Amino acid sequence: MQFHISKKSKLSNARLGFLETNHGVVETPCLVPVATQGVIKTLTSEEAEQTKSQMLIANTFWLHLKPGEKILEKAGGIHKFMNWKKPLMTDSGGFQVFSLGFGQDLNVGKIMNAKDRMGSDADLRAEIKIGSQPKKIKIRQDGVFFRSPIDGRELFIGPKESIAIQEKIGADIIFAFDECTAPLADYEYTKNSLLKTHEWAKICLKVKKSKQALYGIVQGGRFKDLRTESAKFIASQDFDGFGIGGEFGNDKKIMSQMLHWVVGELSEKKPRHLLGIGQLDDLEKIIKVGVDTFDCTVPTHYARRGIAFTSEGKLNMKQVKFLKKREPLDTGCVCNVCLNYKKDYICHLLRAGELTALKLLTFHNLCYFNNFVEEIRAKIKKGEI
RNA sequence: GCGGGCGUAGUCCAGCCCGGUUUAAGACGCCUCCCUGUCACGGAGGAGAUCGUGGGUUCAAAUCCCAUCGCCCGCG
Repeated sequence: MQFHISKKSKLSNARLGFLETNHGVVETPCLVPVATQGVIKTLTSEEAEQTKSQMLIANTFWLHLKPGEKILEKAGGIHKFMNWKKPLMTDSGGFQVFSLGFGQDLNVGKIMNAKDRMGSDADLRAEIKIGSQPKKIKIRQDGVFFRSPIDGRELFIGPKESIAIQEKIGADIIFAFDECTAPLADYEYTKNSLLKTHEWAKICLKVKKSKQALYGIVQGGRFKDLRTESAKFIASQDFDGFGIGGEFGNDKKIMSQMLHWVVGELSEKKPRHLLGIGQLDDLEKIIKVGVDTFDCTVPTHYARRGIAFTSEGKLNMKQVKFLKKREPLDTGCVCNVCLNYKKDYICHLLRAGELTALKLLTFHNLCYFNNFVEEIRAKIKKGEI
């Protein structure tokens, strides 16, 4: 993999670039839609490509459970397996340490609003301290004992296991195994976790044999010194690029601030991937901070909840009023869905429980997000951002 | 015409026999919000009926009684 920066903004840290892989070139900044189980839910790979998606990210943990990396290896790798010819990433399973651990126990996401942080619920107020363990998984020095969400059996994934699985899956870019810490983790817990994530990062580098690009992941929670320490450490290692993970504070301003702490320590020449962030109103901010790629379930996940992203904002297409709207989801959008289908029909399909509604919304939302990012790239090119 | 059954939120319906513990329960639908590296048929909240109508019994009636209207089923 090679990364070239074609333009740096004079107004911000935004940059335009090209990420070259064996499966083609990604124009950055770029949204990376989430294909957890080797599919953009509801879409075929050809359809995903038609949404102008340039690169997808699949998930090591879930593919390991189903169908198992051996199946992908026998199929000749994930590209052939899912008939996706463009670049692919795999997430390492580090996020599942959070989402199946403290995230599930405390019912919080990695972005928590101020109300939740000081919530009335005693469970929410209780911070995660050194020695705390999630209910269903055990985090140890060398890795994590999970319980399979599918059949409950125990499985162990550490840095060595994650890399071995990711090598068999065969994506172009893979990630180091990390612990994504929860927003409720206190300073000591986060610091301790960070040391572990750094140890794991070194092991990932050491055990990787393939020619896949490997990104190290910066953690450190909401704490400035930990974030910069982590960024310095990950930058000092021989990674091909950087992932930025973990929580990002409880409001949007803080997120930009935190990304500044991190990006300031990272090499300019290597690509930066922001993990799991990408609400529409986050995109310009994170790109201005200097993020090159970012993955997010929002366009696809919200589609499956009946939400269409449009220039008029988020539309809940389940609402009855849309049964009377004989117009496209977004009048300015030229995606296949907007050219061929109207709100009344999509609304009807949703209300009738028809799966095609979810496909149409997924397709449109991805087009909308990809166009949105394309416009940001154009603005950087014109020197407006 | 006679006999029987039913009539409770937009819809389906619980409660009625043994009147008060019901500020009438639930499901679906509707509305709002939430779901940022897991989760189509998900989470949290909200609005909405004074119980067909009229009268009676009672301290108290969706619940008992009478009448009446409407629908349904039998028999003529």
